[in-house]
Amino acid sequence: MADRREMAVTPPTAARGSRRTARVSLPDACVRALTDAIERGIYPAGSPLPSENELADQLQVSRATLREALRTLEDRQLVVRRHGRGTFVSTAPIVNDLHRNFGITAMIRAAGYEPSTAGQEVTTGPAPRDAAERLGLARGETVTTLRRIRLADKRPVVLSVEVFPARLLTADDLARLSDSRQSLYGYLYAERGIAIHRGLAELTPVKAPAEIAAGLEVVRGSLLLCISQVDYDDTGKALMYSVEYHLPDWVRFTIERIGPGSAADD
Amino acid sequence: MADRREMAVTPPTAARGSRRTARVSLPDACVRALTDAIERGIYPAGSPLPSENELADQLQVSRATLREALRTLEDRQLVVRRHGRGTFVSTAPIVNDLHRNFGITAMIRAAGYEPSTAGQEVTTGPAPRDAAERLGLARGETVTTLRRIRLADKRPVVLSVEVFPARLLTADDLARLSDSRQSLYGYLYAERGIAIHRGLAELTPVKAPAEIAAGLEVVRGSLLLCISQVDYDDTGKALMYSVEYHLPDWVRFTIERIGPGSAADD
DNA sequence: CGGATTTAGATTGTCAGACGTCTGGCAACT
DNA sequence: AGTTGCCAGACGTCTGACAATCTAAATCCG
Repeated sequence: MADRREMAVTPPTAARGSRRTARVSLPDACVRALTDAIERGIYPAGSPLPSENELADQLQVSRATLREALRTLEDRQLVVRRHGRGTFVSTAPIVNDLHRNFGITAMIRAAGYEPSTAGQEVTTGPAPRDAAERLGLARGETVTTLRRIRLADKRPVVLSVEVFPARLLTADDLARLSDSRQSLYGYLYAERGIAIHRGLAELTPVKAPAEIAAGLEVVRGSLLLCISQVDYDDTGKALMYSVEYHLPDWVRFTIERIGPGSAADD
Repeated sequence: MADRREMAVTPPTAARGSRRTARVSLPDACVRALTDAIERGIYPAGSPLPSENELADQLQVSRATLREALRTLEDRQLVVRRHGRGTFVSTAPIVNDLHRNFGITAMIRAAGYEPSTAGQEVTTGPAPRDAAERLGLARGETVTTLRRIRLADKRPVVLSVEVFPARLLTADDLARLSDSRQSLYGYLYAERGIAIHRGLAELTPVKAPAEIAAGLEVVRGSLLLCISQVDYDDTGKALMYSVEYHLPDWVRFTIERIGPGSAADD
């Protein structure tokens, strides 16, 4: 009898979080718990999840509630459900679906390269116009900026700039973070109780300006794909603004598209 | 007493489609029906949907099943659910989420321009290598190719090439289609019982080659965003392959990103 | 013994009904 | 007028049951 409730989701009434935990629905809590478990490798790719009855029992929710969560996981293609057989962790070659908001390191690793970082610079100062606007900050508010070059097998492939309101993350935090080998997401959640919920990314093709070309070791004017993104928490508050300049050929940028809008095209 | 069941979803057993309709789950059928109704404007943005009980009644499914569908719609941000009040059609400015697989025409219209088409060419012949590979066809199998230039307020913004297996869609079909003012998706569904379920798109920045530059009326070597996509039905069979060359500045290419992978970044 | 068939069990899909909680409006009371 | 209490309607969750599907063991038959 393996100790259950090891994974139990917050009971309906008891909000153990301090202030106002902006209570999240039970299915959403299950989605979090299961996503987490899958990504931690507790349920490896291709393996079956426990049956719905067992899972509902472990998470201490009803089967209907659990099924809502599973539906979301299925929509996100994290699991596959087979009638009469069970629910399985997806083995789909998660090529690189931009719809999933994973970090560059994970992206490099998923592509089969060894990730590393170079030329890291942390600066603190007043927010530049674009960042302030996208983060919803007053002009001149202090932000922490992290500029890095990401390498795949020692080859520069991405130049990234990440901007945080200083009140969320200071240069000190970043120093502590790079020591602790923790994920940025994990750090924000553990230390600040802040969870990134979604992001809105914008894609544009650009020609490399001189400074960026130098960092990526390509000639000026080379083709790059620029991904600028704002991340939000579950209340819709902007947490982080980032700009990434990607070499176009080191990985395939793919998107799973759902739909169609059936009344859509001409 | 407004006649209900006007919207009823396929009853569990009766598969009215001919061969094997590759039966789709009831929640998915509800998703389709509701998405359709919303996009047809039956439920305008901001308006409340009928209550879950009513909807379940109209669609002739249980409330649990309906709720699974609503959950998917909520995940896709088509509706917003408010405890104690109701479910409302999302008013969010659906900027242009690449995650949603709507056609170029809808995209242009959503951006506030008047869509039109120019330079349409339909050809029939053996599949070129890339198309055959992506559609899973034998080398040399016949395909129908549709090449168009899309205009927003009379300005060329996209050059698109769409390739279909001739057994699915012939040049005649396309001619009939452009007469009937019907959607391509709608035509496939109505005439062939085929529903496009999802697509996988790949994005690459490119410099315009001469021929494409001419079509889009830009200078050779201009920056373009190339979106090449394969669309699949719900069994995973490839139906259509398309390549679109977009001017980078006529609209913002955005993606809603979910997650994060909590154990993701470095 | 070997192969085909049947059967039992496990698991997901769907349903019907019930109760809790939240919201907003209206009436009664201060 | 302002507050309070009540109530109807809506979503959130739970329970138990049955149907459909798949696997694999058990059975039957040649």
